[in-house]
Amino acid sequence: MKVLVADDDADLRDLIAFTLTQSGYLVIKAGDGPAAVEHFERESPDLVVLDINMPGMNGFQVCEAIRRRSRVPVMMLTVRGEEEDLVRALGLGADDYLNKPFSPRTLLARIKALLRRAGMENNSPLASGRVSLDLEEYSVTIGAGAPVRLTKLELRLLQMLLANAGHSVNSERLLVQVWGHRSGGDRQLLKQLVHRLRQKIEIDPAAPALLRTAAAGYKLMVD
Amino acid sequence: MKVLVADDDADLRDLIAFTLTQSGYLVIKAGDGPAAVEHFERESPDLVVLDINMPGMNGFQVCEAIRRRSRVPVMMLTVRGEEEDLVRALGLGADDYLNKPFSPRTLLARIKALLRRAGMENNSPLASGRVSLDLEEYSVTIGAGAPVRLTKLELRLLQMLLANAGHSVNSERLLVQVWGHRSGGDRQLLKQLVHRLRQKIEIDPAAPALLRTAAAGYKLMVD
DNA sequence: TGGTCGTGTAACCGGTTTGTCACCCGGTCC
DNA sequence: GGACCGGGTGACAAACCGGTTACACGACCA
Repeated sequence: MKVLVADDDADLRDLIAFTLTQSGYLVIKAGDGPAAVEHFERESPDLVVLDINMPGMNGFQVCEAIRRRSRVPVMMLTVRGEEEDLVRALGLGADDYLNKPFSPRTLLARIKALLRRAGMENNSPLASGRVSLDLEEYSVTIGAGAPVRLTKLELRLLQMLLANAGHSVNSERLLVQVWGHRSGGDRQLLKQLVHRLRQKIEIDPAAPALLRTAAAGYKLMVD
Repeated sequence: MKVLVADDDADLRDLIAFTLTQSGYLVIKAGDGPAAVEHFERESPDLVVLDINMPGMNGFQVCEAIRRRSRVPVMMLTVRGEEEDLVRALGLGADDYLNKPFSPRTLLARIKALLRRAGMENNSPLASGRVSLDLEEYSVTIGAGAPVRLTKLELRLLQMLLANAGHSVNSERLLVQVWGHRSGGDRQLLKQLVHRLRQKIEIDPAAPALLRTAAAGYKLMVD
């Protein structure tokens, strides 16, 4: 379940991202409006959390842009008391709103409610084919095998690959998703992580059947 | 993927055409309404970009004419603030609009979104005639043959040629597209790349049937 | 205090890809 | 004929890439 979080306040953004990640969501972050739209296009998330005040392009504009393309649930973050903002947001097609400040727990509850309403509820372990991930237990189960414990990074890598099961995922994107930024050069990190993960989950790590090298990245074979 | 661009402003038209060509689209240009309709009939493009203000026959009329024949995605170019234009365009069956001025990147994103919505995603096999390219797998398939693996550069070259299938593409443009700049003198690179690609995809590399040498460049025969 | 674990970094290997050079050939122009 | 030009070819070296081993470092815990 992918969630796009757009907010120019880095602290708040990270808090939200942290909360959601903890609960097993895959989070994509954007620091301003244009970045939000761009990430939206590229990642097609299942839900969007939008702050109204953002430089470049405010939340209304982003919401409008998103609504022009999709009916994905959108949650707006508003400042208490700005009633007209609220009205405007809902008019533009936002599905819910949250007054700042809010508690992580509230955010989570509202997001779950939104997803349920959208019929995308999915609190069972993230799974595809014979691979299933247990985010609570930090473990993965392949077919009928025993669950294998994973580290934080391994889990995130697998989560990304699983979200695009069967399709190759660009190294660059994996770097961004797993480590959070890093420009080029850090291929080594990814190389290592893949290597360590293969040692854990492949029957023959020298001839990977699950986590395959693909053009410009890696992909997870789930069949 | 063919795109018809109709705008009476030659500079803007060329800018759009350039942007799209860079991204691998085949662009057909029209400078006024009647030409747009004519080209539309002849080329049956996959998407149309229409300026509203055009001499002879304005964008609305062209849009109407197109809608009478086809449901191809249409994107209108509007002037910011002319709300009634916008309403009218969408009423006539346009699928999206863009306020001038806009950035090439935005245009590209919106066009991709439109194509995606229309279910013509070009991310999956890019194809023309008997040649089809798989960007994810880095491979090309000719007719009923087995897929042939390509390197990054070979893929880019083929992608460019495929986007202009049947038409000769200037060496200079290929150099820019594949290597991203480099002044002159680098003909040798292209020569070598073509040579290597021919070894891979031609039945008789000495007598190329697919990747032919053409005036000032190369072209891909797809029939 | 010492061990284990997770992570980051460096170095090496073997294979592939790419850049470069030297040379061939056929056509053209003087 | 001979110089020149532009594309095609073969050969080789440099760069790159993924996989792998080894090691360093900090966190954590007994």
